[in-house]
Amino acid sequence: MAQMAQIIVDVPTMQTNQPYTYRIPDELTDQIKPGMRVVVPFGRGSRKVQGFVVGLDEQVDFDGTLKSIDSLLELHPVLNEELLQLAQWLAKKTFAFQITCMFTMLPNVMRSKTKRFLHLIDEVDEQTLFDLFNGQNEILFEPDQLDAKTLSQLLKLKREGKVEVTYQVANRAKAKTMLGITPKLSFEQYEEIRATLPHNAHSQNKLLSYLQSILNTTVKIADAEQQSDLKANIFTTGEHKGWLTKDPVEVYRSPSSKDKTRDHPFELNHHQAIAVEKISHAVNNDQAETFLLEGVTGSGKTEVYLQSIAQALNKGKTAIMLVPEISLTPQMVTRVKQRFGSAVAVLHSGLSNGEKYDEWRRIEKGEAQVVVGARSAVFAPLKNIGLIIMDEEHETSYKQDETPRYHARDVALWRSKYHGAPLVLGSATPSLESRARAQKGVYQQLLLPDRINEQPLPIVSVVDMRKELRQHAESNFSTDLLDALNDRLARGEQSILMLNRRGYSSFIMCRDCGFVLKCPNCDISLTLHMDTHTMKCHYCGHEEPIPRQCPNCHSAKIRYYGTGTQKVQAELEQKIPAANVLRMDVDTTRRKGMHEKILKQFGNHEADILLGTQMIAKGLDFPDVTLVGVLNADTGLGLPDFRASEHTFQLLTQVSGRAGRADKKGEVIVQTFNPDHYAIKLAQTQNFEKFFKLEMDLRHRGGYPPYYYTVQVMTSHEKEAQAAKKMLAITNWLRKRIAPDSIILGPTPQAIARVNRRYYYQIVIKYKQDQNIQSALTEMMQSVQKLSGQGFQISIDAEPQHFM
DNA sequence: ATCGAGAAAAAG
DNA sequence: TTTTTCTCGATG
Repeated sequence: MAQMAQIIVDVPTMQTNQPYTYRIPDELTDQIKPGMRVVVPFGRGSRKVQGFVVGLDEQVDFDGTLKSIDSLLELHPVLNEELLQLAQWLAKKTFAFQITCMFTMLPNVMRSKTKRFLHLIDEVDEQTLFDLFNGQNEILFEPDQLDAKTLSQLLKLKREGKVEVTYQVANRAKAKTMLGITPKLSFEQYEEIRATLPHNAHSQNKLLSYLQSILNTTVKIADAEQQSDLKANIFTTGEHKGWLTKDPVEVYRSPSSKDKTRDHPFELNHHQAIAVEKISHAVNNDQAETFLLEGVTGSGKTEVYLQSIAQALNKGKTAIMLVPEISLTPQMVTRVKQRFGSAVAVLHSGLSNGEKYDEWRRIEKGEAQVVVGARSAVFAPLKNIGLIIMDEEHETSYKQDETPRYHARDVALWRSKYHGAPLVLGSATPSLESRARAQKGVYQQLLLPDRINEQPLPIVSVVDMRKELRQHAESNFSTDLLDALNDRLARGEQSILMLNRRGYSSFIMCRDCGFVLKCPNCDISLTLHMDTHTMKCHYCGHEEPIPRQCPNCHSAKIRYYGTGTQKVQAELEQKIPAANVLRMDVDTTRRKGMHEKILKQFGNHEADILLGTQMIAKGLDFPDVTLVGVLNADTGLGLPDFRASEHTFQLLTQVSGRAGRADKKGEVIVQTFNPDHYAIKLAQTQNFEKFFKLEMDLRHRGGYPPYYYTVQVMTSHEKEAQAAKKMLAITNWLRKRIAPDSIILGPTPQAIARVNRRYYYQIVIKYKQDQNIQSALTEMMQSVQKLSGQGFQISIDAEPQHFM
């Protein structure tokens, strides 16, 4: 019988990133299992913290006095054997703490914080009692909320032993309950009661019959009302008469759609059929094979996904389908739900914490076999996974940009191996990394070269904005684009306009002295917001009024440069007054559900033109859109990022696919100042193959991924010199430990050197084969631990998405 | 000696 | 992350 438990505690530091041994109290033996959340006393003050049981022991291999587990937070483990292993692997791989990884895999509500209370245990004078304790003998203790004087008084009382601190770990993971009714008696007993009823007691009679029909079950009152056609008050009568009991039943907050319509698998074309066949074969034979499904927009990838999932379900297995958050639209969700009905659980950022928890529980209990969701859905607690799908696998949102900095693709690969389940990576424009692996035969390539319905790809024309500018006054719209927009308006068709915001901002600059208004906290220019009439910093949220004159030379010629969606909208309304324009950007979609609402309005033809940022590029499917305009295709190209071309190519290809998906022919107009750039020219013809070859060649010559692995190490400090100095010291330290043919770039200040009053310096390590990297970096994280007290922050990002 | 602030160390 | 302990200068 296990007497001890190994526990990872919720103290995210390097030195506590290991299991601690605790004694299992007698009353909890048999109940404690690995993967459970528990409350344990930790540290000198034995404050209570949350922890995860990761193992059980019969004897102690620790020579010190053990503390005991305080209590359980659940009766069942929340992490199974697989997820516990995954957490460990993830922690190692991303240089994150195990506890951080564990919380990342679970719904937010399980991250409970410890509350502290101050308890009076001795007499104090009236004044103190009143001032500090508000006349009560227990108060919530939040040191950072209190001023220094009160705090020192309290600490003094504590030293004198007059107050003590107590702890409470609040469990926020609560299932929502509603009242239900349960019959208390047997069929015969109800029959006897019925005989004694007065003749006019119709409702009671009806209730008795109803109770007889639901013997030994519990039914929610709301449902019971419907089923029996009775009013709620009669159940209360029934309770008083002892016929039934009212008890709380757990319900799911998840808004399961009422739409019960189901669709059927579509007939597949030749290439789709081959893809489904190969994937199904791997599903049937438990092969952890990775497929790269390449197909232009509109080639029917989704149908391949759905039929492959159906195959996994047939085999009694489960499936995960990952999509970028942005394409997790109602259209998309409906499609999956119509195919698989209540077997589907959806996880996305639009759900409240409670709703996410409920969806998670449905998955965990095995009530849902198909999980659709964004990045974190890759951790869905499904058992017996038969297939994992990752749509738009090149999307950067699959990489988390805070710790643990994991890439969902890597996690998917890991789980695919664990379960012996195939992984399908789908995209029209795969990441170079994945495409290169397919080339090498590590992944199996599946091609969908044809658009379904054999529609031609839209005609893409590129407008040279340099020429435009020479001919007309400065404008966001070329003559071609304006003509095309007017044309659609006349025909009652719709248009989509995309403003590429990547690497772009509408900043304000003085035309006389060149002064640019910047954030006082961060080294980046402030962005103009016309709706609030302020200048805002997009990094720290700093806000200030729009200047009337240049703060530097007092000239009045301080003007806006660059373009925001609002400005474009204003120009559009002036140039085409008859058009109805819907704007979709971070500002108009901040409120929950606005994203969907705008799309729905556009789908209902409430507007002629949808104007937005990148978020409109993906996953939408409006049959009446026949024109897509890209206002500024090249702003991303100017970024100091070796992936700039790749991202531009992907974005343009994606957005072009939005035009003319139904029976109407589509047209795409791309405005650019770099009409000869290869990324733009090749996107014009959707020539991924050629782009791949060219870009791979460039990466090869530059020594970039996928030819090299990369790791970014960042250091920050409030003082610039400190950050630079420490980064240099770390660089020298690392250089001695890594392989001689590994390359360190830097140290350099980051592109935005100062954010939130901190300075950032970084290095990038490039390597091909290096046995020492992992251990060197782990050792580094351990030894720099003590620096955090001196105001340093150090982080590691393996395979970063953006650098330089 | 005593206090208090701040750094350092330890956490089963 | 939080708590206790250590250290050190200021204070009486």
